[in-house]
Amino acid sequence: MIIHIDCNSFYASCEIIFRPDLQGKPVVVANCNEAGGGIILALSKEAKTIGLKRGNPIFQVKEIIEKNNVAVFPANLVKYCDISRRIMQVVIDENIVHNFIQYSVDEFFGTILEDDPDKLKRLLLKLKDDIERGIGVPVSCGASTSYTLAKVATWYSKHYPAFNGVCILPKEKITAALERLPVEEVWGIGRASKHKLDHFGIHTADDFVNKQESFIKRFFSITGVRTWKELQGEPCINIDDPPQQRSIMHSRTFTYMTDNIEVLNTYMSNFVAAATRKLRDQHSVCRSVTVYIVTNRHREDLPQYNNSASMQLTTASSETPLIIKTALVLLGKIYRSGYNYKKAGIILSDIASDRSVQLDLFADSHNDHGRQRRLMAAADSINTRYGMNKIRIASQGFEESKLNLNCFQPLKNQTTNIDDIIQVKSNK
DNA sequence: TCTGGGGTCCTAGGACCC
DNA sequence: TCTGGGGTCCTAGGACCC
Repeated sequence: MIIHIDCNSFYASCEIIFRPDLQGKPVVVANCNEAGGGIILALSKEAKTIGLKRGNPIFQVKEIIEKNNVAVFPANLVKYCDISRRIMQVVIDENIVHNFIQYSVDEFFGTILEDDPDKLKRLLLKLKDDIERGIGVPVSCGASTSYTLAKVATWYSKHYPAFNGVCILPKEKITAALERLPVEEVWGIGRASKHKLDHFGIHTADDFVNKQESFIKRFFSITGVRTWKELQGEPCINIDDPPQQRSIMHSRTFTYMTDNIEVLNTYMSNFVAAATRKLRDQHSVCRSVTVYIVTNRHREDLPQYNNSASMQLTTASSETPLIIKTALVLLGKIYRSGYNYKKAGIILSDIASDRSVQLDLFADSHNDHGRQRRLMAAADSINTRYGMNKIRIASQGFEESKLNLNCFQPLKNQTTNIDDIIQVKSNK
């Protein structure tokens, strides 16, 4: 049976670990910036019941937050990734789950060689209990014969308290489960498909399954057919660990719009620095660089302009200076004055291992390549030790405050930084 | 005032080939 | 009236995911 583990309100649950006084209270995690912008990314159950939703801009729900004394945390991905890794380790140590794979920061898939639903339920209850007691994050579990069905089971475990957070969906119960499942709850059915399905009178997952394969193929393409097969218990989604990321992206929405090319150049340089660092951390190089800029789509009163440009590098690279240079050339090509830009970003793609770089036949000296590599390695190790951007390219700028587009609050990393470790006070 | 960030996969259509 | 036929490769954009 394929099993699925899903962390409940993951980001919010992670924050509550270190603030046990907030247990049972409304908690939200948002990606805030210094102007109080940002949107809600995750919410505790209690925050949902008072009407807050994922995606709400903070400024729109300010009243609800203040009235109900909601705790708002800035998102701290480093912390959440570390906690996710610890959950993974708990499961691995149990030694009952095979092919255990992290699907996302808060979801896992695996296989358990146990067909008896009762025995499987006991195994998963124990696993859930061990995660909750060992790490402090509540989880929901589902099990069935395909990935999509395992997620259906998890959906039931979350929506019906009688399951105690663990739902097993054996073959004979699949139809009954799909008959009661709104089709838009199925993994792989998004907003656009929901619209089409409504039009065809398909409202439950079972309605979807009962259509002909040719119909599904015609209107929902090959991906729809996969979901259709998965819902019938035939696993056909590939969830192997990707050997390597295929693209790396870095982008930010600016707190304030800007039409200044110099400012955009500074932002872009920093995006490239972050993206290339990630590229080097996974021992990769990229061949293709794409930059884009967009205006504020929420401001219909202002002229809109979005554009992007790409370039292929002669030699695949992960060197910050070279890629900044490339990105700034591209930015110069798509930049138009007279627009207020709200967001910009970079995408590195065509990624390969740095062990198989095809050098440029016509380059002056291949030694240069080795030198650049050592330079980057030295810069990375200094920045790891003394803090992000202690060593930087001049075009990244020097004003610390302006570099921080994302979040102005210093984040507490209780699980990875000894200085941030939680303090327990005695009550005299 | 303030409206996220980072991914994957698929398709249609254009450019090009013989 | 009828205006070839069969490919490949690339890219932009859509849809979906968390």
